[in-house]
Amino acid sequence: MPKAANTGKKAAKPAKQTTAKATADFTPEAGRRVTSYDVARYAGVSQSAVSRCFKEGGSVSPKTRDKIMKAVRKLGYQPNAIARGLITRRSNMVAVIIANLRFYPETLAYLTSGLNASGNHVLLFSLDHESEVDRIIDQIWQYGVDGVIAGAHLSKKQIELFDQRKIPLVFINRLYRDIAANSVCCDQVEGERILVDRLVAAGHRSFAVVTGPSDSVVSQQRISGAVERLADLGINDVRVIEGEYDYDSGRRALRELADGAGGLPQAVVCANDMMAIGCMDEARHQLGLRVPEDLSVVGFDGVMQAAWSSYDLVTVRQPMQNMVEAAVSMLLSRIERPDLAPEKRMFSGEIVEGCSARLGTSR
Amino acid sequence: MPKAANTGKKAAKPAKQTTAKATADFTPEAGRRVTSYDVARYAGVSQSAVSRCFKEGGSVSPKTRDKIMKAVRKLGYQPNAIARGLITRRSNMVAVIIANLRFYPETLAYLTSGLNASGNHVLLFSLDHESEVDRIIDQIWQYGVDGVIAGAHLSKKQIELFDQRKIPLVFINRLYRDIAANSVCCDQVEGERILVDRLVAAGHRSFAVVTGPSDSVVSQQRISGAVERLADLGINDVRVIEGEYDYDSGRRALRELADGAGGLPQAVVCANDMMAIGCMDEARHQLGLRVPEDLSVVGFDGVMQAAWSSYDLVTVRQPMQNMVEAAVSMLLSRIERPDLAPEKRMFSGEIVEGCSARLGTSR
DNA sequence: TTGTAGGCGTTATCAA
DNA sequence: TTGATAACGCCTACAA
Repeated sequence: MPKAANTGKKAAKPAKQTTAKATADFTPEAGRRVTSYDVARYAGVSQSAVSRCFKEGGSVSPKTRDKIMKAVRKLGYQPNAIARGLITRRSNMVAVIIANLRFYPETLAYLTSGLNASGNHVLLFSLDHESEVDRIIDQIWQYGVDGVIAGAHLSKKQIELFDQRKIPLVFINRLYRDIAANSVCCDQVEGERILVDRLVAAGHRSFAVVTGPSDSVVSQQRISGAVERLADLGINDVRVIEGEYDYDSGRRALRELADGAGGLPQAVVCANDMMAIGCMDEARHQLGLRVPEDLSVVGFDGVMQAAWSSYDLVTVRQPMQNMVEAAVSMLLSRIERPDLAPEKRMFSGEIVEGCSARLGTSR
Repeated sequence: MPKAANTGKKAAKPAKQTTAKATADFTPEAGRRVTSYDVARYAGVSQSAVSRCFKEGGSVSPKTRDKIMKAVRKLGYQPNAIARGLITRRSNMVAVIIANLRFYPETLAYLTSGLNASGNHVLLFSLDHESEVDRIIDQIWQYGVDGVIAGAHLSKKQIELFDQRKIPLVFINRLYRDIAANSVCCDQVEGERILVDRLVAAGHRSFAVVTGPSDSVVSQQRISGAVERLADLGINDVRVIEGEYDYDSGRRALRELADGAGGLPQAVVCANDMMAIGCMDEARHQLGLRVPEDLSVVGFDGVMQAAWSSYDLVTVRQPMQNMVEAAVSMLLSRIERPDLAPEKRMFSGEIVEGCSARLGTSR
C-alpha cells in the first residue's frame, strides 16, 4: 500500500485487500471529478508531486513522473483550471466584447484562433447595441479575466475602470483621441478621404452619405472623414441619411434619397458595406437604375459579400486579420508586462476597385 | 474601531489613529483585488456576513446589510466568480463549440444573448474544421463549465465522455440516430425532400448536387435527403460535386458542371446558401445564363444574404432563433436536473419561395 | 441573526 | 527531489 495514502484530506477508507493497485480503493466516488489527490493516492506520492508534474520545469524525478503520469492517464485526471487560477491569478481567459457580431463574424473567428494558439480562452460578450456595455463590465470583472479585447465603444470612465483594476484592454477599430488606451485600428478617415477623392476625380459632384447608428463611433469617423474631405473640395451640399448598418437600412436610405427633394445624388457613400449593398439592390431592382452608370455606390469594410460578382463593390478593405493578430499580440504582451505603455497601432485600408462606382485617379 | 477588524487572515496593521472609518486602514494593497474580507473589515462584520449579502435569501438584518452594502459600494467589491465556482461547483459558464462560425454568425449572437439572459456566460471554442474537436474537449473539461452547446460534430466516444463526466451537452443541428444525445435540429431531410419535390413538379429532370465538406454530417444529411428523394422519383442521373460551404466553391462547382461531360443540369441543389449564391453568380456573370430560366438553383439555411434581391434564393429557412432558444432551455433544465432523459427536438424548415428556381406545386 | 471554522482543488514555500 | 502546510476567495454548516 502506498505510504502517502492518507495524505488526502478525506482519509481513504481502510483498504479491503493489500493487493497493490487495487483500483477500487482509489477510484473517486462516482460523479466527483478526479483531483490531484486521487492521482497522488493512486500513484503513492504526495499531491504536490502531482502538481509539479503539470508545471513547466517542475522538479520531479523521471521515475516519479512516470508513475504519476500513468495514474493520470488511468484516472483521466485533468487539472482544474478554476482552482489553479485562484492561486496563480491567471485565468487564461480573455473577455471579448463585440458589437455587431453578425456583421463581422470573421473578426471573432480570427480572435478565437489567435487566442487559443497561445493557450488562452475566449469569454464572449456580444452587444446588439454599443450602449449595453455597463451591464457586462461587472461580469467581466467577476470572472477575473486576464485581459479584454473590445470591438465596441467604451466610455472614458469605463476605460479608466479597467486601468485601475490593471486589466489590460485593447480596442479593435475604436480609436480614442485623448485617452491613453491601447488600440488597433484601420484608418477610417484616410480611407474615406481617398474614396471621396477618387469619386470627385471621376466627376461626381453631388453626394449623399448613409451613416451607421448614431451611437457608433466608427460610423461617425467614417462619415466625418468623407464629409470633411468633400467640404475641402468645395462640395458642401451633402445629404445625410441615418442607417442601422444593415442591408434593409441601406435600401431604405436609398429610397429616402430618391423620394426626397433634389432627387438622387450622383454618388452615395455608405458607412459600411452591408448598407452599400442594400443601396445597390434598391437602385437596381427597385428603381431600375444602373450602377455605376446612373449612380455610384461605395462602402467600407471589405466584407466577403462585397466581392461577390453581383455587387463588386468599391470599398475599403480593412486588413482585419492583421489587425486581430496585432491586437492579440498587444494584449498578450501587456498581460505579461503590465507596465508597457499604452500604444495605438493604425493600419491603412486598401481601396478595392470594384465596379459599383466610377473612380478617377486621385491627384 | 470595528471589533471584527482582525477577522481577516492577514491581521490588519495596527491602526495609526482611532478615527472611525479611517479608510486608509481598510484599503487593500494597491493592485490587489477587493475581497469579501476587505469589505468585512471595512464594515466591521464577519466575512460570512458579506457572503450572505450576495446570496439569494441569505439571512442578514437590514441594518447589517445596509452597512455592508455601503462598504461594498465604497470599495467597489465584486464577488469573485472563480472562487465561488470552486465551492459551489457551478461556474455559470457554458462552452459553445461551433464550426463554420463565419457562415452562421447569428447562431452565436442568439446563443450569447439567450445564455446571458439566465446569468450564464459563453466560453467560446470555434473550429475551422469539424475534426479539431479532440483538441478542445480537454480544455472544456478543465474549465469546469456547467454545460456545453455544440454546433459541431462529435464522435460517439466524445459524447460518452461528456456523459460520464455528467456535463450536459446539447447539439444544434447535429442529429445522432442511435445515440441518446440531446439535440435541436432542423429537419434537413424533410426540407430537401420538399425542395426536390417542387423542383421535379416544375418539370426539372436533370440535377446536380453540390455538397459541403466531406466531414460535415449536416451536408451528408441534406445531400442524401435530396438524392434519395430524386431516386424515389425515378431520377438517378445526378452529378455530385464536392464543395467547401463557401461562395468560391459554389462558383467552382458550377464551372465544373458546365465544363464536365453532359453539360449543365436543369437544376442545382446546393448543401447551403453560400454555395448556391456562388452558383448563381457564376451562372449569370460568367456563363451568361439566366436564373431561373436557364438554370434553377436552390440552397439551404435561409441566411440573410439569400433574401437579398440580387439573389432571392429558393431555400429552406431554418428557424434558427427558435432552435437556439430551445437548445438553451434544454441545456439549462439539464444543468438544474441532470437526471432528465436525453431528448431530441426537431423543427421543420420553411420553404422560401424565391426566384432562383422554378417551383411547381408538390402532389 | 451572527461569527467560527472547514473545505473547494490548485500552486507556492520551505524544510527535510 | 520530495512532502507538509499555508494560501487563493468564497460558501456553508454549525454553534453561539
